[in-house]
Amino acid sequence: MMLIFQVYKELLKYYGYQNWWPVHEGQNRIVEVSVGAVLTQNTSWSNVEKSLENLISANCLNFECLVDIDLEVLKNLIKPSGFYNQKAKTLKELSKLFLSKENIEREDLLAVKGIGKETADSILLYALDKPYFVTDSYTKRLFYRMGFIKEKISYDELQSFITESIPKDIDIYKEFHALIVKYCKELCTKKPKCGGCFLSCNFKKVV
DNA sequence: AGCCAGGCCAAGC
DNA sequence: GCTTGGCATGGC
Repeated sequence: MMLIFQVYKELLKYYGYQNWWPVHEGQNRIVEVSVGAVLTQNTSWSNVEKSLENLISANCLNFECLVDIDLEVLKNLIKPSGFYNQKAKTLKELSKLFLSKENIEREDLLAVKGIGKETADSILLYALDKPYFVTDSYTKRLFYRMGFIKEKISYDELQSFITESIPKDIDIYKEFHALIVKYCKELCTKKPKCGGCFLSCNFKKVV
């Protein structure tokens, strides 16, 4: 289904490269991306930013500190991004994994409590530069509305549907997902703003 | 003032 | 196997 790749091209043309996971000055990209991926679960990025700033101020945006730091203190630092009781534990376990294993695989990440498929794939793609396409609720909403998929498609089905339709290229994977998020936040919102849509291929709009 | 945000897990059919 | 409720803050 080349139409999928056409969507990517049009999004890219309209928005340009997103260069996701803005890394704060002087921070380790792998740590920041991995922590950000956990913190942003069902949470807006603006809230995640506050937590990241807190961690940086506390000199704790690194796996060593995250393992050692008192759990309650960590909860307090990441409080702005919500679900802090579970996310604090997840961050500790994830950090332990990174410190104990050289080559992190998808199954390692999925074994961490609090890390599901989407978070695992985000870390694999954006932190570890491995070709795993990230699908989220936005991705599903967009392609469902365009009539490409059924509403109740599973994560695995949606992921393979997309990867079978686009080149296996890490940079395309990174940009496409980021562009989908951008587009869905701006236009393909819960109540879609189809009037402002620029995609030529959205032949099946939902108003 | 409610709804929503870059999910995940455990419990219950 | 699929559905549901709980988790929590901040922005609009």
